[in-house]
Amino acid sequence: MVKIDYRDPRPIYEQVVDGIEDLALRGALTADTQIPSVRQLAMELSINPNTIQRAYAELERRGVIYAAKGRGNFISDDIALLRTRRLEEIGDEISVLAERARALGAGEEQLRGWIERKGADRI
Amino acid sequence: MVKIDYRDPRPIYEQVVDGIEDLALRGALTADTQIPSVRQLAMELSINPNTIQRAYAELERRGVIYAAKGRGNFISDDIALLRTRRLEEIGDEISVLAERARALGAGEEQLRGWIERKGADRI
DNA sequence: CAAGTGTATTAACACATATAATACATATAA
DNA sequence: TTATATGTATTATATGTGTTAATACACTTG
Repeated sequence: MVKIDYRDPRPIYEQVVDGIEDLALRGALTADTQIPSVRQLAMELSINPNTIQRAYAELERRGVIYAAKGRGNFISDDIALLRTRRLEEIGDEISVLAERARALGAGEEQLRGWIERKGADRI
Repeated sequence: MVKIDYRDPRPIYEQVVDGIEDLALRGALTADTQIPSVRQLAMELSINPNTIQRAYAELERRGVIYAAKGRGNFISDDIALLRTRRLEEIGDEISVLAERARALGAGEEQLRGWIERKGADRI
C-alpha cells in the first residue's frame, strides 16, 4: 500500500499521508475502497499503530478518506475536487520557483525546457 | 539584513541561512562584503548568538561566506558558481512538479501558463 | 458473544531547536 | 601594550515534535 523511506527526513506519518493521498488523487484507489486497518498497516510497515492513527486522522481532516467506527477507513468521494485543489497548489509552487529562477538569471527557453516531458515515455 | 518569520515552521538558523544566501546569489551582497557579526545580528534579530553562529557555520560550509577570526564574516567570491548550482536545483524541482502535475491530469498549456511571467513588471 | 475495527489516553524516550552563560584566541584601533 | 570587537568552542537547560508502548473503550459484523 505504502512504502516508508527511512532516509527521507520527513516524519513517518507524513510519508503515509502523502503516499495514500497520492494513490487516491491518481485514481489507483477509487471511491469507497477500504484501506488497511490501523493495526494492519502498522504491522505491515513495522511501525507503531499510533503513528498510523495519526496519519489516518490527517487524511480524514484533508477529506481524502472517511472513517467508520468498527468498520474501517475508506477512500472518500469527491476526489476530483481534491485533485483540482492539488493541481492549483502545484501550479503555485511552480510559479514561485519560476520567479526565483528568473531572479537568478534564468532565461525563458531554459524555463520551458524544465517543464518539457523528460522521462522515457513508456507505452 | 534578514527577517525572521515566527509563523514559518522552519528553524530560525535555516531562515538566516536562506536569507543571506539569497541576498548573495541575487547580487544584493557582492564579493568580500562584510556581513554583520555574530553578536551584532543576534542583537538585531533578538535571538541567541549561538543560533547565528550555527547559521554562519552552515553558510561557510556551503561556500557562501568565509570567516576571518577576529575580523568578521564576508561574502565569498565564486558566487556565480553557486548561482549556477542553485538554478540546476530549481530546474530539477520544477521538472519533478511538472511530472506530478501531468500525472494528475494537467495539460501542456496549463503547465506553460504556470511559468509565464506573473507579477506586474516593475520598471 | 467474539473478533476486528476506530478512537482516546498516558507515559516514556530520542532528537532537534533554541537559549544561557562562559571561555579562549585573534585582529584592530587607540 | 591595552581595550575592544571579532570568530569559535563548550556545557547545561528547556522546549517541542516524533515515535513507541501499553491500555482502555465503543462500535460493527459474523
